[in-house]
Amino acid sequence: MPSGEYDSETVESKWQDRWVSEDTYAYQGEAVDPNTVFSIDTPPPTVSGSLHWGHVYGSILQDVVARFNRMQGKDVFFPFGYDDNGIASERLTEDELDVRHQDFGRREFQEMCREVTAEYEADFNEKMQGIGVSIDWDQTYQTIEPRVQRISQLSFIELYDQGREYRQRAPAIWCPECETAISQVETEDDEQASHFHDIAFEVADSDESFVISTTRPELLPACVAVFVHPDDDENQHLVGEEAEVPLFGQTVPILEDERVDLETGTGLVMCCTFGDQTDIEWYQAHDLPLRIAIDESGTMTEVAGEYDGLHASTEAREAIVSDLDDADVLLDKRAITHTVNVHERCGTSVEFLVKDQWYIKLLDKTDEYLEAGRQMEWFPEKMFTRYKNWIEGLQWDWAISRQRSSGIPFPVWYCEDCDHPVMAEREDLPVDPLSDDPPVDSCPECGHGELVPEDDVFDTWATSSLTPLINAGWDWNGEEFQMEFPEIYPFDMRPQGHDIISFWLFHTVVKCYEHTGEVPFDSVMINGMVLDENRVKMSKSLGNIVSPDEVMEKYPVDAARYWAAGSAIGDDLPYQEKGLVAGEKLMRKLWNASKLVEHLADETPDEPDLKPIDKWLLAELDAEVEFVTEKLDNREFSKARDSLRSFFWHTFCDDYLEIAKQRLQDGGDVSAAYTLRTAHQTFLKLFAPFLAHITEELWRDMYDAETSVHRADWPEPVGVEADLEAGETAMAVVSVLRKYKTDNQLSMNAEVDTVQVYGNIAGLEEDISRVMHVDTLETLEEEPEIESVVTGIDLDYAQVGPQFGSKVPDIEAALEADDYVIEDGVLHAADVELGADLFEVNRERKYSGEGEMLEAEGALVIVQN
RNA sequence: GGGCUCGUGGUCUAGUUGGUUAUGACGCGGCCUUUACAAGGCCGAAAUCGGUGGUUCGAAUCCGCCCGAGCCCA
Repeated sequence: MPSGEYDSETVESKWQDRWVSEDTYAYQGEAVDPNTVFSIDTPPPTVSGSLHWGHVYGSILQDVVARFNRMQGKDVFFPFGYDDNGIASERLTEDELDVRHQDFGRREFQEMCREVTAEYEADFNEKMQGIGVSIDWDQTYQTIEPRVQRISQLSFIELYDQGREYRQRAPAIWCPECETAISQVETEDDEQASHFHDIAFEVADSDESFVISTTRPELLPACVAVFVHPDDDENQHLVGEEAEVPLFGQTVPILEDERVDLETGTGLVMCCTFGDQTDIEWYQAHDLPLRIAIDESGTMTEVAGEYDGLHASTEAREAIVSDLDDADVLLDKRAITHTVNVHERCGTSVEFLVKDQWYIKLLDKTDEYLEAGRQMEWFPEKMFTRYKNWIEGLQWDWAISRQRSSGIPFPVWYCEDCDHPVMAEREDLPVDPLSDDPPVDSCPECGHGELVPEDDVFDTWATSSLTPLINAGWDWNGEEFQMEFPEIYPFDMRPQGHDIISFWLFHTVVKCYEHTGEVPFDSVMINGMVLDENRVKMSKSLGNIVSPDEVMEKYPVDAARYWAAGSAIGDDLPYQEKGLVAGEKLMRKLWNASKLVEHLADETPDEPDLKPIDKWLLAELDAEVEFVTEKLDNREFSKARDSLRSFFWHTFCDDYLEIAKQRLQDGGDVSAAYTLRTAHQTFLKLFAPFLAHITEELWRDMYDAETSVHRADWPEPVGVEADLEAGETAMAVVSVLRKYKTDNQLSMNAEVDTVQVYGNIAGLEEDISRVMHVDTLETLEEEPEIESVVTGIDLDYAQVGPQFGSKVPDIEAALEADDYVIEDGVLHAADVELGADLFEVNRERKYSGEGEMLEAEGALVIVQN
């Protein structure tokens, strides 16, 4: 039996170990009926460091849903994966081993990545088990593992065969430091010091000249046009002319475009291929030629003439500026600060390069993808707006090529002669074209004998958008695609942080939808960010990071789980130590109450004829069961948690248990014993999804040593009929008697001579008198003699408002001035009549008899002491 | 700059199909050794619902503007 104080440290790790070793949360996989399965597609965390509060928070919310559904009899599929083929893992490896990926071959560097990530993953596994998440540890994957590589490459080939992918030479955002293309989401803005250079340009075949301000004079050789804003009257006459680029001599057209920023520089701007995003737009919109002056490593090309081979942003810039000055065309140079696009990982300014890239088509089917989003149930509903806005604002297809050392290779070769792509055979996957042979000896298109391997790898998202298929065991069997666990797809729930709805969730919906023709998720659960105590996002630079490890050393895991469950779905949640303290207090209360229950009744008797007070408690509990179930169904964690806590603490412990205690101590009351244990058992189940460890300890100790509470049946209302009004009134009478004792500085077990009650407390008289130590308790048939003074009239505005509209202020004024009469239950005021159901008379009651009169909700109580 | 979300006692929070006494917790003050729990119980004080203007008989709730915070995108 539970005794002493609850020892969370020992108990929690004991159950965590047993849950894993006994496969408590294993997916049974026997049910083929999707309706009895509850499957969760957990987004695999990036392996880039240690566990943070975002992981803890998100995982616990998922776990509450998993446990709730498991107890409702569902076969829960709760897998776990690691996204360890991305650039974040490469960076981690470089930092950890103090190496540069450029210094190793692809295979070699990948091996290093696996060693480093394996260590982090082992540590992470332990941490996840340490927060008691009911993951099935037999259902795990890494996005770098061969099985996943195969799925990823199958997906690529399948989409290509469907005509959903194409290869195009297009500008890509390029990091010259990392020497890879990166996606836009991997860039961030940075304020940097720079210089504006005012450079004189000659108009061709004319004496005229104009000035252009630029921060990047090294791009002069890449200049392909000069732009003027249509509203720029001063320079309008230049449009249609040609300009001569100083030093490099190429002639470029002067064009008009409204994307020119009139605020900055001289209003004239040069377009280079490519200096920034606008250059790309101009290049495409005006069909301009390409002049590539900077290569992959940020070095000038032969287009730059004598500057060929110089480092662009340093050596070449310096040399060009100096030569411009010598040529007397550098009119001014002044320091400024401006915002530049840098790679978020290394802080290097990005370049734009033209590369062959693979794309997945999105723009032609945005309506379908929007409809797919609509078909999912969103928790909370409002988050669908983000998905919708994202799709409606899409302007580009999805670039999936990355030029990186590690990652999953494109399973494709190209004809050296005609560039025709040759896909790998599906049965050969996974392949690495750099080391594996192509499936054909010569180009099927032109017969040329040399095939060149693709050396790009997939963008991480191209793989992490396949997690539903990875989990379901999607594969090609030689004839068709099939799934190992078809019953789990589509998944019942996809959890996702609100910051990455637009790419992770969206990309996953797109790819799975294209592969299966089905929306991959029935529902989406969005979680917020964990903020610090002051509601500011935790970040290294602010130094406000609280590590979960430190906190877990100090507090029980269940306390952290209690805190995490205190959130409204989708909202950000501030880390609050108070929240954990509150959880600890609840655990202590639960523990102590359990000790008392066990002490008062050490086994559950058969159901006897129940006494009114017991019926009342069980009926109230029925309502609570219904409420908590409904809230958890709607992912309203905080409401479920708070309501349950409050009902357990106040109604059960403070009200009912105090009464039951007396009855059982005075003599074996079977009705009380039965009710106490039945209710207690129900509480353990209801608390189990939140306080996973302490409920398990109590459950095994008190009710079932063999089977986990997490495998028990979720409670259902038992349908007890009770006089709820009498119960509520009785509790109000107890409460008013407590107040009487408090006001009179009496202890709670002080004796009271006589109490008279006017109100419905049918069948509960003895319970009241016993718990409040009342010697004689009488119920009054008639209202005690009181003088009542009318103190005012309360209007029922919900009815009076609509009926009387602008007359309401007049009525109120009349009531205020005592200018009204009530005749036959009808109120006459301000020339209108209000029926009895529209108002209530407020009275102050004065009791002049013996004793003191107290007013309780639903009863009048007279105390003689 | 654009979109979305949020702003309620000292702190965190419930409450948004408009209805007049705004929920609970933490903290605070007072009282009570009731043998499960004093890390408990009972009682109490504490909020012009971010600001402002409007719609309405009536606004925390609906609308406009402003301020502040967060996320995403330029």
